Amino acid sequence: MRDHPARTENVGPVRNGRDINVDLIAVVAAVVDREPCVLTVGPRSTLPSGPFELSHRSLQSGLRDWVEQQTSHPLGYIEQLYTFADRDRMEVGRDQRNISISYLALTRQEAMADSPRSHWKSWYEYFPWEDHRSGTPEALNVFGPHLIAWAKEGSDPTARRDRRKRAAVAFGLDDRPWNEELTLQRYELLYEAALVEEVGGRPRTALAASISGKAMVADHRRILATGIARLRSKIKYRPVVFELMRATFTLLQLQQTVEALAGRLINKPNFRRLVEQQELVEETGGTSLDTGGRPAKLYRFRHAVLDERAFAGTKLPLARS
Amino acid sequence: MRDHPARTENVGPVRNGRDINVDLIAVVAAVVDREPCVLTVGPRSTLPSGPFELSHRSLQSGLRDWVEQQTSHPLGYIEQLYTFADRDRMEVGRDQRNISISYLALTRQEAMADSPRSHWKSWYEYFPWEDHRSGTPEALNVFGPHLIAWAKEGSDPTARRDRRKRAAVAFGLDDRPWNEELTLQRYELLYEAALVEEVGGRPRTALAASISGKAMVADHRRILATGIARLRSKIKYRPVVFELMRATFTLLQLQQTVEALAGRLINKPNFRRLVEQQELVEETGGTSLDTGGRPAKLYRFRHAVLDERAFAGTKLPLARS
DNA sequence: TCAAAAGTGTTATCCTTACACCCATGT
DNA sequence: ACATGGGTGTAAGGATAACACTTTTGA
Repeated sequence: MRDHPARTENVGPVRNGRDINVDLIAVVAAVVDREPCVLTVGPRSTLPSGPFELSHRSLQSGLRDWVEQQTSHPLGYIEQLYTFADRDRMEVGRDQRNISISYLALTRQEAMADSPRSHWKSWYEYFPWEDHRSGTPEALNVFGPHLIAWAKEGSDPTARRDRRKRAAVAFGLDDRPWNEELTLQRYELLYEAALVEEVGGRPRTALAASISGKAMVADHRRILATGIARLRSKIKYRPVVFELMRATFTLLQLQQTVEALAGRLINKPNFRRLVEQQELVEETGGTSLDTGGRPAKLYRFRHAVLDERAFAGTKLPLARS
Repeated sequence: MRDHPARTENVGPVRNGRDINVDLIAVVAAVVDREPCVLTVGPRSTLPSGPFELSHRSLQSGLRDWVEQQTSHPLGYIEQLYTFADRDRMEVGRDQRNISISYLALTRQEAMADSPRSHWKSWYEYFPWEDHRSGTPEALNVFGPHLIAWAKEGSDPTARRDRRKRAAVAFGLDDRPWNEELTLQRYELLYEAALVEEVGGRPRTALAASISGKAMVADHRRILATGIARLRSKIKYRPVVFELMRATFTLLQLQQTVEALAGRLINKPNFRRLVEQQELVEETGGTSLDTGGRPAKLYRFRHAVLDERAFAGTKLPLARS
């Protein structure tokens, strides 16, 4: 972020800033042994977070400070996810609002020492229905009927149709294809249908934890869902996977990392072609022997591609090239 | 936004919310007569904005309130753009931080009455170099040498190469293709190179307004650039253009709206095919006569597609379909 | 009759998808 | 020998891009 001229104009009436609390909150992701993980703190599942303060140089540096302080873990790649205010700040009579600015951070295996207060947890502990690498998860078979029943409880015919459609699109009902990017929409539907529950929230339909997943504090699971969705869509048009890889890696390791994030299996030959023809990687010359089979060539990320290309594709039929 | 359990845990030390001001700020866009426009208030170019207050039900409704109050203009489609804090709040000795939550809003021609305090201004008054519909803008010929000179002023060889590369990618130098989505990157480079200037900011290299565009208050031009970039990329994968169209329209009107937003011309036959094969529209049966030529069929948006499809495409070679 | 815009068709090319198959190493 | 993963080839289908051409109106 660069410096910018000061804001001298205030268009509306005189502001009143006090009573508004601003929190910074991080979804820190890494992939260990084919399992996508998120960094949590404390005994209950809580994302690292803390208030934005006057002493912070910027939002991002404030976030780095809090995460480092709570987890002893330095952050690499960071991007903003979403900012939201929650009205349920019922700390009894307090006239106070909470604003949360959430971030997605990516980090490498190498730096992943478990500190006493922080833990790496698999995404799929919280979202068992999101992992399709070994076939359709059992959770989806359970949710299907519940969601259809929930749709029928809608207040009027329009609302019922709407619920049914949303469920079908998000969960791939009625022979629709599964879309791994709809993680947030799925979570929100399950939340509305009371099929998941959170720490400090209202109770849900009784379901096994292996079906509805582990709860998190407050709305942290929703923020995690936002982060997963963002990452799943982003890996398709920007080379962010490499933020999660070691300096050198085999193509299978790269593929398995993407598979872990997407929660789906990828066709090997086509994946390799895709990676190589886009010139995202280059051979190091070395090979890896601990593969269980034929030794694999080692590759490294070609950082140069970040300069060469813009990574924002056209989908419009432009005129006269 | 749904209700969510209250935040009961505070991980960090006790927060201190006062002294932090939260502003809501809107880029309200519409297309009039093939010209993409933004809603401004006051004599100097200012985006509608105001502080988030305890009385607001949510961030979005707070934004709606402010925009409506300042411009008498109701908002339709809204999406969040970005949240940032600026450190340059040097109101002499004040220990206060400003946080701005910016939004992109789309609105229709129909609702576009000019109120006394608000005005519709073409994007391209602020970004003359972004409109490529009638060929390469003169501004780019002027910027080229300036940017190359600026790159040479870098502190060390790495910085110089980096500046040169960024300029080449963003502005399509060295025979690179023009990418209309890089509006924000281009603005940031021009700002760093002191080729644009803002109200209340440091002076720039002396350039005609037809080259460097009109200034805006504080960092509003940067926010506008963010909105333009977001919209230019979003029209490619979600049917948001229709938020800017009247209820019925001809295919040429639709094409010209997209062209206005993208700042580029589109191939007509291919555009029509694209729209029709994706089943985004349906014929109304009527025709428009005021086209200057043969009467054109009128179309309307097929709202049903929003339910049918997910609009999040795969780019990964998935295994065993 | 001409200009202006509406609208249709055709082709070459590239990218994606699906699948089949061979190679090198450890046990 | 065979299991395991590494690695290559190819052909079908669909989307995209480029361009040529016909149709219908008003002036």
